Amino acid sequence: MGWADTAFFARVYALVRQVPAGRVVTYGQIAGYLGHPQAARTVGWAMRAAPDDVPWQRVINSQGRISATGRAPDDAALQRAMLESEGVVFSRDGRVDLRVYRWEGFYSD
DNA sequence: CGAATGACCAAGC
DNA sequence: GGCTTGGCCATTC
Repeated sequence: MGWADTAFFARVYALVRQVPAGRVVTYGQIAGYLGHPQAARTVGWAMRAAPDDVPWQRVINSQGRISATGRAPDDAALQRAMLESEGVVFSRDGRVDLRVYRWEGFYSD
């Protein structure tokens, strides 16, 4: 497979794999941890081509919402369903409380 | 190699 | 709180 073979994408995937079920992280959070706080868009690009062993559903935007820009509605709905099945609770307006579910285990703690 | 493309984000209204 | 704007960056064409 030609896609997802780059070093940057590989690092993104390595981090996402560390996120446990029932927790979430943001695109910007991952970008920042990789040393490029403003490469969040690239992280989104990586998620678009994520291999099957990457829990891409646990990556959401900084507002705690499922990103749906230029994406099939079904895909976004699936992401929410997968998270809910892991125990993540969405508010009435479809948002996740990052103060509760954000995972920061990468940083020593 | 220059230009276009996003599953983004922070700041400003 | 929501909507708009400008900027960022790796990947693609």
